[in-house]
Amino acid sequence: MRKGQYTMQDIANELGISKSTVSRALKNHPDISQDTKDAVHKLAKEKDYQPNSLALSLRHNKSFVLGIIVPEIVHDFFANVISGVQKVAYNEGYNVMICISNESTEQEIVDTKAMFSSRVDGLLISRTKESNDLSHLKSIVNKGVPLVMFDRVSEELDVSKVITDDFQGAYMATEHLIKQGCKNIIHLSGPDNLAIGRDRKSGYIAALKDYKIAVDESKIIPCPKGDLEEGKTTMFDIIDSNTEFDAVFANNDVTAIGAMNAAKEKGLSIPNDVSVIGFGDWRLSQLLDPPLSSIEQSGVDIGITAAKLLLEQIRAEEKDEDFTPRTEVVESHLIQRGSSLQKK
Amino acid sequence: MRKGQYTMQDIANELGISKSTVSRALKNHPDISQDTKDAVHKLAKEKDYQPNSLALSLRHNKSFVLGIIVPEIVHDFFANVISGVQKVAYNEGYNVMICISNESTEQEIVDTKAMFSSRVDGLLISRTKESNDLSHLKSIVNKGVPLVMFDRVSEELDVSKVITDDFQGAYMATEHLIKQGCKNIIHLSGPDNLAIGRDRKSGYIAALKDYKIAVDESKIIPCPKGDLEEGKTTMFDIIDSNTEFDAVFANNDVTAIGAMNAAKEKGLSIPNDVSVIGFGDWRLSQLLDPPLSSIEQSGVDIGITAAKLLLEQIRAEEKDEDFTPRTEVVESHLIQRGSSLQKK
DNA sequence: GAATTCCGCGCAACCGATTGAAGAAAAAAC
DNA sequence: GTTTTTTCTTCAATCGGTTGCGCGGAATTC
Repeated sequence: MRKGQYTMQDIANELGISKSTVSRALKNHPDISQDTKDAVHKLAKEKDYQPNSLALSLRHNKSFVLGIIVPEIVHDFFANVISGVQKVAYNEGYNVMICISNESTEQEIVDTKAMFSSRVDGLLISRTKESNDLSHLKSIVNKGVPLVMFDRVSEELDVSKVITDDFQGAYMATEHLIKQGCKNIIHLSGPDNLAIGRDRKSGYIAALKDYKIAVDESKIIPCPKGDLEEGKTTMFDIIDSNTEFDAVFANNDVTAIGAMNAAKEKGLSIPNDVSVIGFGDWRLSQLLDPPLSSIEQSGVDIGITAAKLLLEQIRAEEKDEDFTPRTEVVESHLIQRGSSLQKK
Repeated sequence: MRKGQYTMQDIANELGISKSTVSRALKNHPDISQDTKDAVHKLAKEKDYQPNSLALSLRHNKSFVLGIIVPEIVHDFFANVISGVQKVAYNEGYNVMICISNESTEQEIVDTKAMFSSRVDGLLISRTKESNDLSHLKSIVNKGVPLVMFDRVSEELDVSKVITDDFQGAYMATEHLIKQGCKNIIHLSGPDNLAIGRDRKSGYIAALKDYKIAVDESKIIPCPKGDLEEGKTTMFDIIDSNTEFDAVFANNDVTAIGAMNAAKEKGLSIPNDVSVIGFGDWRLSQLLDPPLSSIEQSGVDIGITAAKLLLEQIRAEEKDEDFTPRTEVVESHLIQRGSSLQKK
């Protein structure tokens, strides 16, 4: 590439015409004679001419690239979102540039700047758990880049958002446990600086209230990291502290699995001694023993919805139309499996 | 972005100087007076000036973007590879553009062209299982784009490659089963058009031969798709056909899990009636019941190695140095777990 | 035969940066 | 006071395309 880039100018030279004529010929502009068009198309095919989209992007101030920043990629949910986004992007002629913030705000800032520098036409982001700093996002919005947040969103920013119905999902999970006969439901809650953490907690609390079960703050235990290890150690602590409980509703599946593993190691039977339900329905959850109940949030759907929303805004702004950001809620579903069923 | 892009020209206008001076001032060129530099830097920071990398790329014929094409993304292995690539790319100031071929050759061709059009500085690819068509890859190599293939490689192409030691891994897996007392080991093999499929099969055969066990071609059953469903139905077929067997070595973990599920449904106990081992060590495998033995191939390491190899080539060619493609082999490791241990 | 229309194509500016070379102004040397 | 040197800045070309405008010649019209 460095040296041997075949350009329109090269075609023009070979045919003894100007590059403007080549440009028009390639796009079948009516001004150009059929003979010239044929010659240009023939040579272009022969030399396998590929236009330089950098030049196009620069000229048109439009890159046909959507940026997406996710906290992790080795993660079913985010991987699914990405594949949903890709699907929509492909169909609309866009490419996707992905950055992984690794749950680091610092990295997220670098990524955001890089995305802006390469002039993505729009940006999709799910924030890190780490922080509340929004200045980099405000800045990119101010520069006029359409932004859509998904899953981990922030109320402070007036942009489009795509979320799972976390409250409803958590409510369903809790209600399900109650209906299975559980009375003492522990909630391993997520990070408080993210709406998804707060909403799930609220759903849990609402369900308890609706079923006239007292809400015991000491049964809401924060697991902000949300990894296997944290789920496990937290569960050990709970068991060792002799807290009374017969069920666990975890903020995500991995935490739930950690808790399940800990309970099993302590000789508790699932679901007889303790029912467990997670959130997110990871692909692996159905393969566990017992298979883990969960709230399904379709990453693919979220990705598709977010990408469509973003494209809608991009197009509106290209036509100088007004666009009012909106929030779309993707439904979540209760998936009942062995880890929470048939409580005696 | 469409309208309000703040450029060097804007800085120049505001300060009443030329844009060349601005350019030099921003990179602390010694020709520029300290006063001018200060003024430019101050204004640039004030307006949050971000250079347009499209313009830079066009000028320098260098985009600082690495392309990567993977067949799937909702897949621990590929997700890990991507995160390994990202890690290296970040440190070296490159961005990563990802395409997902969805196991379709057609899509792979489109992706390759798109990557070339956006003038990636180099391309990483793991091919689809589907086909043997290499023309699009040959074409991009001819155009001078450094290419590194990983995992699913092709011998026909003289480019750098990064692979797992598939033969050795399969040998270890088979040997392990033999040492656990298995005599009738079925191999659910991968696609024959990919080296990884053939090498794993060869490793299996070699181990059998070394341990003086007759190789029975009817015990090598192709599972080219390599998904859960295929593993399951294939296993049902095997059981129903009354083939004699006491172990299964599958080409990948998902196939192994499918086989395990089928065996369990048919009332077989694992590992007592049938030992199972997979390949790839997916994150979920250790969470199964029983946990699945597997051959670990570190996606992250493969990604890191591949990205480094690619950057090495990119840099060599930038300096007009010769670069001879080479193949690097990332070691694989036997992970012994419950699905294959303690055979009586 | 002169005026008009139309067709096919080229010129040159533009997108936002970089960069070699030339130029202008100030400082130093004679 | 003139020449030389130094210091700082601008000019203009370049990367690879796109696009408004204009130009020359042939065809058409009167």
